[in-house]
Amino acid sequence: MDPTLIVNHWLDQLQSAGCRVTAPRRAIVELMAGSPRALGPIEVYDLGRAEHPGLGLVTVYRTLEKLEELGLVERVHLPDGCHRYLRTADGHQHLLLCTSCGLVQPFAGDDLEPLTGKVASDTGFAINEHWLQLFGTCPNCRKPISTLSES
Amino acid sequence: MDPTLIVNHWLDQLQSAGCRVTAPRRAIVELMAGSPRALGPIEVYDLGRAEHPGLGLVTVYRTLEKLEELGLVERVHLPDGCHRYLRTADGHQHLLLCTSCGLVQPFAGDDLEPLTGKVASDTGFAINEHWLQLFGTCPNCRKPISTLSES
DNA sequence: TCTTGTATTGAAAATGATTTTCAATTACAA
DNA sequence: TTGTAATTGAAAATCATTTTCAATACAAGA
Repeated sequence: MDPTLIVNHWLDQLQSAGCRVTAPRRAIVELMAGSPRALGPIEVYDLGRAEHPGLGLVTVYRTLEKLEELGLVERVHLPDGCHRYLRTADGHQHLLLCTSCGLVQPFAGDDLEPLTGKVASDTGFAINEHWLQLFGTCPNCRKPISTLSES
Repeated sequence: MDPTLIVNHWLDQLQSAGCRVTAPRRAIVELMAGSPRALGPIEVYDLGRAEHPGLGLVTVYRTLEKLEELGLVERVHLPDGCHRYLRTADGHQHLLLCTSCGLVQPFAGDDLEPLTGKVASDTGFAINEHWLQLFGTCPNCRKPISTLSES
């Protein structure tokens, strides 16, 4: 899909949810919708100010939270305990994440339903969430001297 | 294995690693080795002071870190972003975690090697870690009015 | 057993991430 | 165009975690 169309779709979603479309939100939406990387709040803040200099970090947090509620981005957990935000992939996908730059490769992994179903009945737990995530270093970051590129 | 033996084993491990066996450490080791639940630092702090009243939160953090280095406990991530610590299960196990009380049911899930191998060669990533975790509510916490029991 | 050096401790302060508060601003419906 | 409620950014508050540091206590050696 055309990047501009995606951005407009996200902004429409915001508006449908009763939110106003503002310059800070537009800047954040453009960033998040356009990045194949999972970005941390500070990263969004820094990149976002290129587009909208007055952008505040608080607004970044608030907007990311709203986008997550709408299912447009998801919050991903990293091994070091930090969080990043990622545009949601189509369909349910599992994630392979570069711990260096945050680049994400969604992959269609095993269907976990049979497994969760079995474990649920074995243990009596009500299972409501699962994580299948792989972590590693992407080809670009594996190069000794590499230049990160945003695409 | 007898609980006391496990505790002694952990203390031996600490000593072998050049650490001194102290009262605060003993209290924390007894807690962690004996709990089937994943405990947060504050929880360890509160429970630990029952045994060793002078225990400080800083010591809790430091001891948990050391136990993790020795592979005796592992740090688990929860959906809400908090962390808990859990005695390490025998063999490589995946975790089913109660988000209410932290009770953990390790389960022998699929062997992920074939999957990670395929994804690695498909993407060019060097994969070095994976998470397969299920979250839910344990039988005890599903009861409307339940009393948490530590066993 | 006593001594001594060093690892360990807990309190306080520092840090880093995230949230709350609040007065000023701004989108947008009427 | 205007009124109003949503939104903003700064500052302060909060929460988890780490660092600093002087006092203490383990355990190796005399």
